[in-house]
Amino acid sequence: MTERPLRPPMRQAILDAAIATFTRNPSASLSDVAGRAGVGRASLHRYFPSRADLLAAASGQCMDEIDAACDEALADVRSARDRLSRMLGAVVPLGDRYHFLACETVDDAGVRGRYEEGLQWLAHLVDDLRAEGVIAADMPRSWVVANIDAQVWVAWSEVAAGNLAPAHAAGLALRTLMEGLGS
Amino acid sequence: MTERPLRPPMRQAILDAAIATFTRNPSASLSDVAGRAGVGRASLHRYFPSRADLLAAASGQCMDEIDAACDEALADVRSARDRLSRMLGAVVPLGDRYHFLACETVDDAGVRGRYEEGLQWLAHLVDDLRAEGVIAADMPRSWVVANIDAQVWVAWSEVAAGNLAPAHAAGLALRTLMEGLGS
DNA sequence: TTCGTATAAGACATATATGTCTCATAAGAT
DNA sequence: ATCTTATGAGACATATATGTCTTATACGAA
Repeated sequence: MTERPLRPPMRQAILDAAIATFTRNPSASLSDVAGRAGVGRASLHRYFPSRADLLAAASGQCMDEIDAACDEALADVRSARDRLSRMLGAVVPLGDRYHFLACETVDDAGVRGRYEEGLQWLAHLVDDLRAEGVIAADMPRSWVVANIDAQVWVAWSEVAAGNLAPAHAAGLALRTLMEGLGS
Repeated sequence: MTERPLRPPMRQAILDAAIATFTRNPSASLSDVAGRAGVGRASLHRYFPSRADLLAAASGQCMDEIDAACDEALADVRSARDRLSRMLGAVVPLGDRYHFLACETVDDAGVRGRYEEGLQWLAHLVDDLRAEGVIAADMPRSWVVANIDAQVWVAWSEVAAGNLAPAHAAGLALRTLMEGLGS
């Protein structure tokens, strides 16, 4: 039988099911989530009293995973170009998490704050890319930010559709961005 | 008072309100739609018996508008590059319509059919672009299609956010695509 | 074994969305 | 003026989602 060191935390199973379910259908019911998690609806409410609680926790979970992946990928990377490359390689396989954050409109203060943080990090990266001269000076910053965002989405879509391997998709996204936004 | 040649068709007002409402919130209620249209909820049901009917009609409306804009923009255009340029110029200002079609999952046979038609048209355009040598041969066709789709979305987002004028955004999208997917 | 806890299943109440219906009114046509 | 029609407002029934509660059961610990 499969290896399960201690009891597999049900809370985690519910969160995973919520992310998978709401990514496909943002208006799915809690019954759908509980069913996918193999859990009773009442048990779900024991861990997450309301739908809003579940959404906020799932958002936090996605941010945790993305942050962890980026932190590891970005350790001691100097150039902005490499940072973009590493970031794409880390985030594209987590595209469903990324998509979830974009779809769900969570009105939790903590979630909002961390989302803004991420946008600021991206804006900073764009400034560094421009300083390095790898993107054209006449490209508006918001245009570049939106394009990076879109490439993550496109790359993950292609991976999810089975058209490309994650590493290949991340590479194509980097290339498309560097050429498309370059001098 | 404002000029109204005949009676302004209420059906059209409801459709416009539905597109605007559901684009912002796909799970909005019919009361929201009726309210935005300045119409009683019962009147809405008189024109569109069920929610599904309204969704299907709104999708058809969006497709009609996009088709009309493209047909006019693409009249006697020869090169694939110019067709892409004209298409972007025509579709970007209709980005909310485009977005609506992407968001709403309508299970109407006619709508499905026309959607597939559009995808085939796009695939054909990509093949022509490749034949003209304006996009790299090693870019998967699905990658190029997804990128064109994404650029429409990015350009319209920037327009909707007030960051760019429609023509400017369409130009940036074309440039980003041609450079990003080029040799 | 016995006890305590976590869970599943389901009943229950409530809220909201949906679709149908009636009725009074306003606008337009005759 | 009278009639017709479209509309708005609201009542009504139904369906679904949500959140709370109770109860029986299964699992683990003592």
